[in-house]
Amino acid sequence: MFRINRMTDYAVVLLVDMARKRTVRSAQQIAAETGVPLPTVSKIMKTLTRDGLVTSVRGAGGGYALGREPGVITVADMIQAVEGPIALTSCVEEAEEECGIESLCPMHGHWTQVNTAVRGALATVSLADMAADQPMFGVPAQ
Amino acid sequence: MFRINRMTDYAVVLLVDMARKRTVRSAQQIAAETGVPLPTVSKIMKTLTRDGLVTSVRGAGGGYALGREPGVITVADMIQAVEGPIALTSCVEEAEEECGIESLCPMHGHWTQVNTAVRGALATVSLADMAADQPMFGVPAQ
DNA sequence: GCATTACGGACTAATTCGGTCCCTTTTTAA
DNA sequence: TTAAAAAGGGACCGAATTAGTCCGTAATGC
Ligand code: SF4
Ligand code: SF4
Repeated sequence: MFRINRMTDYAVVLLVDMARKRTVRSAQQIAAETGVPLPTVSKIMKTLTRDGLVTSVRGAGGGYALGREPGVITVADMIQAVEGPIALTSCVEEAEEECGIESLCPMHGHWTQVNTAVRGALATVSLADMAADQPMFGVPAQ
Repeated sequence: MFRINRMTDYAVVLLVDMARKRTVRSAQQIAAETGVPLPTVSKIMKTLTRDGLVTSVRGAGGGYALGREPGVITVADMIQAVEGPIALTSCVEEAEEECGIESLCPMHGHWTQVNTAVRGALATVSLADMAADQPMFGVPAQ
């Protein structure tokens, strides 16, 4: 079951919500409207802020708003903000870990090709697409 | 760190190894040549056999061999064999789980688009590509 | 009959993930 | 000036998943 983790999914939900109501709103409001529990919203917003995907306003009356136009934020950006670099295995350049059998491994480097393809696919869909009212039937995904 | 899990990675390693030496070999031999621990090889082979990606021969002198031509096995196939259906979130059709906030969620259905794009990307690379001696520089991944 | 090898599943230790909580800092408004 | 509202940062814990091992059973060849 190849899947993104739940925090990332929620992050996208929150971003879509912000993309629709383009105004500064508190974490509490956003939590109430999306159904995501408040502490979780809070945690996710912190990480999204670090990457500049959302901007924050502190103090009473503050909150969060989208940091860039929805059209220029891709799904790849969102995933990377929450999960870190997209590195399918530990032998693609972006990964920081080391692989135990790397020396014997018969396909040193080939994963990079797959990794690039996947990242490319994730970059074809923007936040604006995700926030559209209707799923886009008939639009070729690749 | 968006990544496939280790078992899947190993599965691909084993398949690449089999794609190169096209003969029936025991799990023990394969383990020795790839560096993957024997019990793990054994476990992975079981699941790959279930999906027909490899064929098995029981009894003394038996072992495993590739079930189909390397050119027609895609990375998507390999991942699905080990991890089950590719379902980035629990609201794409292939997923069997249910999502708690599905009713409130503002992007019901949009993930399917992303999911399709990713699966498409994973299907562009075949086992033959992974088993090639040199990484394919200069070949556009998408 | 015996050695070899796959098959199926149970089991456990380790790791990661999801989620909560608390305290600090900033800002607004009474 | 004070109090309330909100984000920021990080520690923390229970739950779930994963990685890896092990065992007994079934099939096959010598
Ligand atoms: S070196 Fe081989 S086994 Fe290690 S991460 Fe890369 S592909 Fe996987
Ligand atoms: S319904 Fe919404 S929150 Fe649930 S899995 Fe789908 S996108 Fe994620």
